[in-house]
Amino acid sequence: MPEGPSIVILKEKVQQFTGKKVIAAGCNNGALDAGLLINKTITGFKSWGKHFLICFPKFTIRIHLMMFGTYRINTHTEKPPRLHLQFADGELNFYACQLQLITEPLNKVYDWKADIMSDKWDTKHAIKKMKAEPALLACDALMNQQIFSGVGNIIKNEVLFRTCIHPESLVAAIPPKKMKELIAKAINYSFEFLEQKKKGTLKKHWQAYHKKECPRNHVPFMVEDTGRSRRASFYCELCQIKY
DNA sequence: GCTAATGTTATCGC
DNA sequence: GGCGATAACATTAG
Repeated sequence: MPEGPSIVILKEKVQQFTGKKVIAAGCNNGALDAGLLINKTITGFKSWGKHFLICFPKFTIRIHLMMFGTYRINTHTEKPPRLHLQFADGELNFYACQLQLITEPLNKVYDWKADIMSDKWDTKHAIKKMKAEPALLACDALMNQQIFSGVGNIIKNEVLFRTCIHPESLVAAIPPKKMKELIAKAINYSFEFLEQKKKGTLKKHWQAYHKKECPRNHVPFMVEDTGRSRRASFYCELCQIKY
């Protein structure tokens, strides 16, 4: 159940399998042939936004956990996994996920500058992409995986509240300084999300997402499906300015 | 039992 | 064809 930071956590948790050889594999999905993985050694794990990448010498497996995907490390659930990797001293299982085989070099497939969790994140690049879409709304910009890869509905809501921006603001109308603040907060909150999620205190720190009232004004939050994707936005009419 | 939820993509209709 | 709206998929906690 992941936004970008949760995938970074997954990546950290599976480090023990870097350099390990797959001795058996199962794939409950036509997108991938499990036989391809046998006796192959994992060279590393990467992530791009919500994509989790298992790297082998000549190809990469892309896993997207979508809304409901889960995983188990060195254990499994009663249900058959969509992808099972068996190692000499452990196992890795993924459920309800989307699998894809990538044979092209990753640098060709992914623009690392768009990944909010990457040290290659490029603010100017993001601004440029947003300028290319004059009618873009703030809520849609944040949810756009080509611009803010890794941002999901929680990060969207928390960042818009923290920067006092109405979800349906026209991005083109947001002053440049405010725009930079929005982007900086998106990155900043994503790393807070990472730390809080690790400590199990993520929900406790929500200021807007699924909250009843605005902590600043104590008026009820508006709850509306916003933007092209019609995802729920929780916002305060008083303190979040509509540009 | 029903609903909603950290997501994405395909298809429908105007 | 382009656009937005809708459906589809999948899981589980509340």
